[in-house]
Amino acid sequence: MTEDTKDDAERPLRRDAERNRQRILTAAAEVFTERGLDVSLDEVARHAGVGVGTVYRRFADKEALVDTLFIDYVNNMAAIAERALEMPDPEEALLWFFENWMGALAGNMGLRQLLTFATYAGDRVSYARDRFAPLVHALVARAQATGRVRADLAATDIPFIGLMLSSAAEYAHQMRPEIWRRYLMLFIDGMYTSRDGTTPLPVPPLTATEMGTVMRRRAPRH
Amino acid sequence: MTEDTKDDAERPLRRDAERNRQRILTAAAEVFTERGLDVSLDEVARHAGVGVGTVYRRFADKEALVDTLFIDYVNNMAAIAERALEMPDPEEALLWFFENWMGALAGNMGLRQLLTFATYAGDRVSYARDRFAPLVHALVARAQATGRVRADLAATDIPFIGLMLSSAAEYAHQMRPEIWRRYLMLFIDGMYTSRDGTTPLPVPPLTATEMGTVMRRRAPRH
Amino acid sequence: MTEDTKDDAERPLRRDAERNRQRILTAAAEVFTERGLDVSLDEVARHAGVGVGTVYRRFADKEALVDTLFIDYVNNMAAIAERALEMPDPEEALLWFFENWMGALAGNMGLRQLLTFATYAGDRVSYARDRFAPLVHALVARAQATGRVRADLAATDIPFIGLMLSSAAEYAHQMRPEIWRRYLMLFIDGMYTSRDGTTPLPVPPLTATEMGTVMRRRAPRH
Amino acid sequence: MTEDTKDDAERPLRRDAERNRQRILTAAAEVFTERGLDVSLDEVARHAGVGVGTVYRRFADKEALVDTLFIDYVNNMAAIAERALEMPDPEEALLWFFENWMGALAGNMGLRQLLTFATYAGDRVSYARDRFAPLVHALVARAQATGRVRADLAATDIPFIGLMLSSAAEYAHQMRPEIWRRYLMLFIDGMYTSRDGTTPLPVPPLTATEMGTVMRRRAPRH
DNA sequence: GATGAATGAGTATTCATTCAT
DNA sequence: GATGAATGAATACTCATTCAT
Repeated sequence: MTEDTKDDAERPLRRDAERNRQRILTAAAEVFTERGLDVSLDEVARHAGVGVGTVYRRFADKEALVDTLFIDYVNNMAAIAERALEMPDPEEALLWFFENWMGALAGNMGLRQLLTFATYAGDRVSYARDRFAPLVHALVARAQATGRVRADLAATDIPFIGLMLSSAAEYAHQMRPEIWRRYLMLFIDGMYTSRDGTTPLPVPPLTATEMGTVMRRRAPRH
Repeated sequence: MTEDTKDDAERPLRRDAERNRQRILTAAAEVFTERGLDVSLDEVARHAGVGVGTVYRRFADKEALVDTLFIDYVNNMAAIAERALEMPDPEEALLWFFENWMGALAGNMGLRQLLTFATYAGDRVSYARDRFAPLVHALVARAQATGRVRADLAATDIPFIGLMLSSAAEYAHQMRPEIWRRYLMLFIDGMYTSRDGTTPLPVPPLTATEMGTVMRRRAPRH
Repeated sequence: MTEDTKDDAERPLRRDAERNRQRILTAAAEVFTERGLDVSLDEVARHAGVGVGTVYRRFADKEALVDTLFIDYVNNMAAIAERALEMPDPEEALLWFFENWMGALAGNMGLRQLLTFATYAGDRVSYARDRFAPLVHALVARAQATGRVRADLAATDIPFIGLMLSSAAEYAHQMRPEIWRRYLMLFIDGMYTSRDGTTPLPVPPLTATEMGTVMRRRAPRH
Repeated sequence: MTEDTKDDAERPLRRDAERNRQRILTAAAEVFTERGLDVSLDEVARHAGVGVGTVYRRFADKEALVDTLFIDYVNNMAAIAERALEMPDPEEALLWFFENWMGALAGNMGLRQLLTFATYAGDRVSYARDRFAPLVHALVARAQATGRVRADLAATDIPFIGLMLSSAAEYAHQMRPEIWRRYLMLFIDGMYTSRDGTTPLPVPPLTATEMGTVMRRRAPRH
């Protein structure tokens, strides 16, 4: 059920309409990923090479468009979780899940805004989240069953960790888009019940100079 | 270097002008803390009991005002770091630092936005950060010298950790404003070179239901 | 002359085309009657179960569609006038005419808008009105011939009176849809050459409180 | 209390501001009178020679602007009623009132829309109406006390009559702006308890040809 | 012929910033 | 110096109308 709010009737779109719909989704994904949700629909439309009216024909309003994208993301994320659940080693699975999940999340400014502010979070969003939660729950439970992952880690901690990592990714976007790997490892190390030695942190930290230069994304508006 | 962008000439302000400047800063701090950076300058001015024109006389533009506030925050943060450096136990000092730093950060919506979305980041911001970096560096070095904190932790990781924790705080703002304590502990545990057993995580995690209900704060704009 | 603006060529429509045309007219009548002329053609089309394109194939533009409906109404009105002309008593006939005419007008929001605000008035409308005028003329002349109806009443006054009454109906639509009967009677009494006593006014007036509460219908647009 | 919604604080406006406020009100009155309430505020602003922002600085929104105009109208109307109440002859007073009232109402398309549709009818409107109602009540009561005006005429009938007459005026706007005088007289004649002969109707009726040509005001939009 | 997709000008409203008082 | 008035570009959304399928 990936349909957007407007075309609930479900009859398949005409070929050209479908093409435009995809164009819009692609353009929106690009532009929201890069510059956040505060890009105007006029601009999305321009980016997609269609008129604004066309956007509004396919999506009831901005929220509906964002919703649709969000649901796609959720489905992606859920698919990743599902694949992780099929891996034999629960610990490895959890790590693999994080890495792949973050690959999708990191650098997506719009998605991060969505998670952080969630004005756009219509019903579908919370509904969609239900899709994700049980999988994560299983992932965590399995890892905990090995006895090596701390018992007080909750399934609901995982989205938070993802959110936090994506914050870091956002911040260092231009200089070190993969900085999240570093902090993921810190988290992972913190998740073990006990440990002898540490996992080496991947990705070098930012230098002091870099710290002052980062954060140069264009501001949404002010 | 606490002067704002406009009055670079550095000649001290007339008494009443200085009073207005302070009023504006106080009002802006209050209102940005509570409602985020997207409050209009008209509103800030009203809150401060002055005209907008006065705000623009003291600060080149909105960004300059935010910058100035940010520098104050940096100074606060630096002061916290300085106090931590005076504590005898380096490990305890690091923890104490985090807790107090986050205490200031977590309740401040504007500051969190500043860090998280990296808008408004004028040049002075990065400049100001230099004030903070050496202190943090010392803090980390000292802790590492004990041999109990991992050697590959860099000083520049600390701001990131603060940023990440503040993301979590933002998200759970209404339901669990202190959720960051939980993830701080996870980080802390990940920072040890080796460990036998875990520090119990403070603050319960969000329930699955809560996850769907949180994040209803008004978004910056759309 | 019932043809619309577009198919002036007059060649009869194909059966299905004709059916669609009727569907559109019916749907438009319903929807304009109920909610006024500012309903979008998309909605009219949906109501009719056809595409907008079809509407535009049959009617040059929105105005042409409204025109056509208007002509139908005129024909209805003319039919009422014709029936009135068959009544033996001229005075009674005039009253009967007004009452039946207003019965059609008062419940029809679109038609009232058409008369009241005089938008949409294409050329055909005025042409069509000619259908109505002679009948009304006869109606008035007959009544005046009795000597009891004032001689300075003109046939063209009648449409105005209908218009005025429909204004009142519009205003009180929700509280007293039949208020026009009250004012019709006032007019009627004013039409007599002389009079001894008055016809009791039907329908109670609005109370002062009601006057402030009425008029809450959704306005055409703003 | 003629202030608009925004400047409730009541401190007098700066000279230039007051001038612009008046310009806006004048421009709005002109343009709404001539073309109805569906004129955009952009256009009102252009007509007033100011930017839209200025309009919004003075009036919270379109409704507030319209409200303010409406209140002015109501005050005018009330003043007319008050003057009428000072006239010695009650019958003459009623007629005088109608004539002068209609002089203000007739030809004012915006005001008529306001009365007819009243989306714009905020609280002040109904409040303002209270200002008018008692005066009208007195006017009617006094006239009825002479025994010559029918007893079943209610005070609330008067606004309806005004509305109806203004409908007629609107319709014939370009050809016979004063046609309402004709129908007022018809109403007046209908108001007498009994009558011997009629008051001659002033203003000739429209000719049949004219009936088809009228109503050419520019349409609000469609 | 019918369909419904695409278009874009038009509407109310906000807010950073400039400038006359 | 302070004030707050003025500005206008920007944003989300609608709907009459045209045109490819």
